[in-house]
Order: sequence, then structure tokens, then C-alpha cells
Amino acid sequence: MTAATPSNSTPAQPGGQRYTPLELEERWQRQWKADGLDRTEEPAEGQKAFYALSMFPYPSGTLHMGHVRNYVITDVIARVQRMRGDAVLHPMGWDAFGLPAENAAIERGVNPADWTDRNIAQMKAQLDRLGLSIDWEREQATCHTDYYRWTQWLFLELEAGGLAYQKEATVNWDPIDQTVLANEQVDGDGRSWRSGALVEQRKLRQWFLRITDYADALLDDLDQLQGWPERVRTMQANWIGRSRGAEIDFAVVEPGGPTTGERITVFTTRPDTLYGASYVVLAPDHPLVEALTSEAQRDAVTAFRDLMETLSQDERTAEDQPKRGLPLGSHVINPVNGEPLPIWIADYVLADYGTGAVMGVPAHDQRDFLFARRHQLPLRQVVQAPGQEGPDPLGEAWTEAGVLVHSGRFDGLASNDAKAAITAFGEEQGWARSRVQYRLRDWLISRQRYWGCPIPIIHCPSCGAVPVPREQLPVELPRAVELSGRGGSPLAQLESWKAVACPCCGADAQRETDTMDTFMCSSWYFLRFADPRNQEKPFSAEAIARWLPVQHYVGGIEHAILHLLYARFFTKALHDRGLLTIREPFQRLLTQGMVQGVTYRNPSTGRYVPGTQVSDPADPRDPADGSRLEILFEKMSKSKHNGVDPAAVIDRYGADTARMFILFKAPPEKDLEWDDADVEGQFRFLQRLWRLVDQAAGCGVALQAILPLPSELTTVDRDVRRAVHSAIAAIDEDLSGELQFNTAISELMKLANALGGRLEQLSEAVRQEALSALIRLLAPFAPHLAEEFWQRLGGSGSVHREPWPSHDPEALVQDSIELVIQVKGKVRGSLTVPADADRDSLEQLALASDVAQKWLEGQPPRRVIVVPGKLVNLVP
RNA sequence: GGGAGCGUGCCGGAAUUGGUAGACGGACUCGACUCAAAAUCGAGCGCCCUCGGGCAUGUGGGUUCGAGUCCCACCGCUCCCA
Repeated sequence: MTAATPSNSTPAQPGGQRYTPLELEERWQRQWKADGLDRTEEPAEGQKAFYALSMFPYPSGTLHMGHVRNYVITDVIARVQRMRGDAVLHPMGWDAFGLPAENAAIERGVNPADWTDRNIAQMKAQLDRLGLSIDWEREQATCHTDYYRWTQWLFLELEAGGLAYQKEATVNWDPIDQTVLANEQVDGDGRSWRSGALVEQRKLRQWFLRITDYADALLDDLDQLQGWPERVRTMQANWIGRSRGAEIDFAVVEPGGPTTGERITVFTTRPDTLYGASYVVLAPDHPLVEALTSEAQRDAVTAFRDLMETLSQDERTAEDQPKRGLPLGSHVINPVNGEPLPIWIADYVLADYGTGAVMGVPAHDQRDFLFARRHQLPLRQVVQAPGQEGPDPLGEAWTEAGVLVHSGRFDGLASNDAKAAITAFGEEQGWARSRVQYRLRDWLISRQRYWGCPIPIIHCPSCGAVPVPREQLPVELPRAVELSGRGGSPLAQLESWKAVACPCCGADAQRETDTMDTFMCSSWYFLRFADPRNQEKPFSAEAIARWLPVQHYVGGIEHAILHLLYARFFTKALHDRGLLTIREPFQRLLTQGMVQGVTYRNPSTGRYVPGTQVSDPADPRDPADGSRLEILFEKMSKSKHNGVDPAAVIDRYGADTARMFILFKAPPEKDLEWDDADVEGQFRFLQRLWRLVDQAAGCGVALQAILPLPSELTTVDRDVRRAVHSAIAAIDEDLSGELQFNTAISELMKLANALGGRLEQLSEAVRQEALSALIRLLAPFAPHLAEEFWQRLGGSGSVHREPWPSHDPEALVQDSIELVIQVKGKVRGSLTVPADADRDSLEQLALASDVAQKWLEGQPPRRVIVVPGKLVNLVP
């Protein structure tokens, strides 16, 4: 940071003041607040309602550039839509439950509620400096009782609908955060999304929501979400992971003898490979393992099961891992051919997935193949690859479709047809059923932590799990709790809080001491914003009908599955409970890219060097050893010393520059490389506008009255009007459909360039029209500066209440155009021609041109292609 | 391995249905103003050139009067699922 302080570098102009963004922005922010400019107006008769929403933040206390980008994008959308005449709902709130508050409490002895409220105040103050048109009267914090009583109410609603239940299951345990996690909250490496710890498996009794009941709806309705990025829809579809297949029963037999009456049911997506099965595998913790283990194998099996309990799901199922397993010493019969098959247990089969049992078909499944090879199990090919003659060398499994062989009566069928045929045959005989299987698991919502929404359940020894009566909500989170971060749910230590009479029978009972996953709280906040002060219900049907679905939702791609899937599930479940008429919450979704900071890395040591220690950015050297540093752009983080503090940027250049820069530098979906030199450039543009408006004020522009255009326009007038109206048309286009703020701002720059130095030459009406349009087009992007301009040039009221400009097609009409002349597709010259010339005359003009003479050498062209308004292509 | 997306000057990035590739900005160079600097203003800025032009949108093919855009193959990067 060596540049001079920019606010000192704008010289005073004759007749005007200097552009001092800080003073100007604070002044307008005060004014807007006093005027209630950002208060939501209920839609009037015939007025469209528009709901613009940013994913609400966790109140960490510090605003970072990612937040700024997110909220500025949404703010521009909201502001444009208001100017276009819609009633706009643009609220903000706080995803305020969560572990950082609890950890702060453990480390510093503060109360999580106080810590959170302080952070909210701090972040709100930072947000306010950005000039966001947020209606703060609708603010929500999920940790406040007037919000979470309704989270509890909705939990009871789901419970009443049979969608919440308790079960004992093997679940993900985060050893750092000391709590369980939902499957969605464990990443591809088997680590917690929050703490980064490798999760462990534990068998615990927990609360779940039946999101799997909605697997089909969540998957099928993705097709309706045409306003969502394809990528996010694909990710959700993969996560839900629907596969069609069959359940097949294998009867258990005594060694060499009759069936025992027990059966093992497997799920397979490949019933066509049934003849190729050479063993059956159970999950190590499958309930039948005990009964099916022979005496000889008992000790080995017990040892194996103990080992498996210590491993994570990922460690067990990773494809590059050796497949461990051992035989139980008992057998089943393959129902399709009566052949006995050994029963094994193995690491790669999970009890919770499908039926917890699979059939092993080494020839046609890669994991089975590896397992069979390791344990010398037989391999039998039953699907032949197309065009393959004779037996396959089988260096690996053939997992594609083909033609059945060695499959009795099914030989010769294509594998796809065979799936149906073998399943149907099994159904006839009673040993198969066609079934759909999902990857999606039920949502585990219990958390063994304090700072969350209490689960409103009372456990009674005689009545079981009893919902807290709704009139007793909220079940308040007690303040005085000892937090250690260890040893189970903190609420469980509070005997006085825990002890309660059963609402059913009055007997001594105990409250549930787990809290809810914070994703519960964020699964419905967008509904509460529509009706934020309702004391009777979480929201009224009318308010929802008025505002929902969210027209434009903006947030990070990291929620592609997590929050966005849960919120969709809530919406569907509440629809089915009769509380909502919508089935999808978010009509359009914009996933904004990351904000990256310039990062200096020593390639030999891997050390990150702070920018402040780099003396020459053009030739960065490591002060430690003098070696050249790599310059990278990476996600801003403390460890990489590449963060840029939004407050510092605003202090230096003002919010308008920060807003303009962040929108201009990259399209919203792409990662953005933060570069201080470019911010400086953006600031220069705003200063240029400042001088332009100064100049306009000097010419006596007065925006309050609309002047009629003179009947005769000069050439300059017509050129400027064309520039103005083509900017309006282009910006309007950029802000419709696919949002392209970056090109919209470049159009503003072009317009400013077109006006520069010509203001004096314009007739008064054209000058006024141009300034009025420029300022209104600028208003959503740089709201403070636009307001200042509007006022200085005598506009009445706020520019933010002005209508969005619309372009005059007449102004775009040109008398003459540049006609490009191509010869065989290559540009050889151009010609100024009347804009309304028809095809024939264009052809004649082109043929008569010097360019044609030169390149055609007197020969008539073989072919002439005329694109009116653009070009003529002569093909010799 | 499967799926999705991307690849354009020194850099960020523009390019309706295929129709003048490089808009707009940054960096850089030169000039004006200045005692000087900053700021500002003006000009230049893909590569090669014998100044006619030739070559250029990851690579190689194809379709077309015409391809950054469409098709095929390949290379590289990112993300998701295995």
C-alpha cells in the first residue's frame, strides 16, 4: 500500500466540491434511515412481489469479502427490481446457533448468547457501511426465543406427521467438536465439514428426519429448477443417488444339508449377473452374523468385527483400499440355480446401506473383483462384452452392459433386458422383488452440544418420547450452564432443567438434552422473513403466498447439497402438512464465486509470505532466504496471509468503489481475484463521473422538470442519444436473465466516455436526458454517489425511487452503417452505406467497391452472401 | 472410472441465432500540462512482416460462403460422485 490516500487526490473542481466518499456515504445512509427508504412495501394491487435473498451469515463477528460479494450482488438485484416497479422484500438475519459461540464460551468464559449478540451488533454495523437496501425491521436471529420457538413448533409439526423419529444407529462422530454429524456434513475424505476432524463411527440413539420419504420428490422436482445452475442440480441428484434394482433372497443351508429357514436378503442393481454370484457378503454388524458364524470361525469373526468398529466408513469403503473379510463358515443357496455359496463378512459392506448384504459377482463388479482375487474366490463370467469372442482375459471386472452367457434360460439376452427378466422370474418364484434404492440417508439432527435449538421432547418412563405441548413453547435454553466441550450434552448436567412432569401422565420425566442441528434453523428462515412478527404461527399462509418462492437466492456453492437440500425438504414436508402452497422455496439460485487474495508462496519451502513483507510486488522475494516467490490467487485465509479487510477498503475508497469493483472484476459465478491496483482503477472511474457531474452542474442541468426534445437534433445530440439509449438497452439486458454485472458496469463506463467533453455541445433536453439516465443506471451499483448526483443536479426525492430507464428504439436508429466486405470469408474492407439499404443494393454497392475490384480481379463472384446491416461476403 | 464445467492479449475479462475476435478495465510505452512529481488529458498496446499482407481464441481434424461459437478425437485445469 504505497499509493497516496485517494480521498486527498481529487483536486477541487471549479464550482464543485471534492469527492469524499466517507462523508458522503455516511450522510446518505443517515438520510435513508431517517426516511425509511428500505422498508418493505407490501405489493399494491397489480404490483409484482419480488423476494431477493442472500444466504444469511453465521455471526462470527467479522465481515469478510465473501460476505460483501454475496450481499452486494443481492442488493443490486433488489434495487433494480424496485426501480422496475416491483414490491421488493430484501431482508437479512443471522444463522446464530453453532459451535464457535460455544467454543468462545469454553475458551474465554463468555456466555454464548452475549457473545453472539455482540457479534451480531458488530457485523450489522459493518454491513451498514456497504449501503445495502436491507429492511432491518424484519431481522431474525435463529438463537432468539421468538425465532426458535417456531423452529421447535415446526419440529413438532414434522413429528406429528411421522417425519421425526428416534433410532439407534451407527452414526458419524466428530471427535473434535464432540458431537454427531449428518452424512451431508462429512466430506469426501471422511472429515467433518466444520472441524476437519476424521469422523468416527458410534452406535447411538438419535433423532432423525425422514428426508428419504422425499427422495423421489427432491430428485424429480430438480427438473423444475431451471433457474438453478446445472451443476448444483447434478450435485443434488448425485447425492440423492437413486438406483433401481432388486432385492433377492438367499436361503441359508446347513452344511451339505437342508435349508434352515433363515434367509439373507441382498440388494443389487445388477440382477442380470445373478448366475455369476460366487459368494454373499454381510456387513460385519449385520444382525444375522452371530447366528451364521460357525464355531471354528467365531474368534476370528469377533476380532474382525471389533476392528471394523474403529474405522470410518470412508476407510472401509475406499476403492483403493485392500478389501478385508473372512468367511463365516456357513452357506446360502443361489435361488436361480440352487448352487451353494459361502457367506462372508467384509469391510466394504455397510449395515445401513440397502439391506446390509450384497451378492459377490467378481466378474462384473470391481470391488467384488478385488475381493475375490485377494481371497481366492471363484470368478464366473455371465455378461459378455459386445464383439467379444470366447472368454474374457478379465484383467478387471466388466461392469458395462453386454449379452448374458452361462445363465441358463437367460443366455443371449441383453443385460438390460435380463435385469427385468430375472427379477420377474424371481418374483414369480417368490425370491425377488424389484426395488428402488437411494444413497440419501435420513437426516440425523441431534447434536450433543449446548448452543442450539433444544429438541422439544420429554422422555417419560411410561409414555415414551412425548412432544412438549405447543402452548409451552419455547423450551428455552437455560443460560447458566457449565461448558467444557467434553462429556456429552451440556444440558444433561442440568438436573433442575431436565426434570419435568410428563405432559401425558404427569409422572416424573426428563427433557431431551440434545439440541438440533443448526441446519434445522436455517431450513425455514426464508419463510419467517415474509411474516417476521407473527405471534400465533411461524408464518401465515397469506404472507407466504404473497412473497414466496424466493425469486432470487444468492449464496455460496458450498451449500449446493447441505442447506439447499434441507430447505427444499422442509418446504415439501410443510407443504404436505398443509402449511405451504409452494413445493420449492427458491426459484432462481445464483452461486457466487470465491473472493481470492494475492498470495505469495515460497516454492521450495512452501511457506506463505505476507504481502506486507514483500517489498517489490513485481519481483517478490522471500525476506527469509531471498528466493523468488510464486504469485498465486487463493481463497482468503489467515494461514495464507492473503486476506483483505472490507472495512479497510471502505475506509480508503468508500463503499461505492468496493461495490463497483467487486461487481466489475469478474462475472458473479466466477472466482474473483482481489487486486488493490484494480480497486484504484475503479475509484478513478467514480472520480471521473464526479467531474462529469460537476461539468453538468456548470452547464445548468436541472433534473426536476422533463424537457421536450427539440424538433431538430444536431449530429452530436443524435450521437449522444444513441450512446445513452444503447447503454440503457445493454444494461437492461445484462440485468435480466443471466446476470452480468461486469458488462453492465463496462456499459456505464462507455456511456461516461461518450459524454465526456461533449456536454457543452448538447442541447439542454438531450443533456438532461443523458444525465438523468446515467445517474439512474448507476444507482443500483453505487447508491450513495448516484443519490448525491441526483440531488446536486436538482432531482426531486431519492433517485432510488425513480423508475428504471427504458430505451427509446428511435434513438438507436442510424442513417448509415459500416458494411463489412468479405472476400471468401475474410474481411477485406468496409463501406459506409445507408442503414436502410436492401439486399440488392448492398450487393451492388459491395460489387462496385474498390475492395471488390482489387480482390476479385475483374471476375464476377461465384456467390454473394448478404447479411443486411452487417456484411457482404463475395465468394470468387 | 463416471458426470458437469472451463481453456481467448502481459493480466481480469467482452463477443445475440455461426457474421469485423480482443468491448470495458488494469499493467505498460510515448506525448501534453508541471521547475518536478502526482493527478489529469491525448495517443499506442495479440504475433510476424519485404507494409502487399500473413498468422492468431489449448492441440489435431471436420461441417460451412464464413467457426471462439457447431461436430469428432486428444491435451490440460476445476468441481461433484465413485
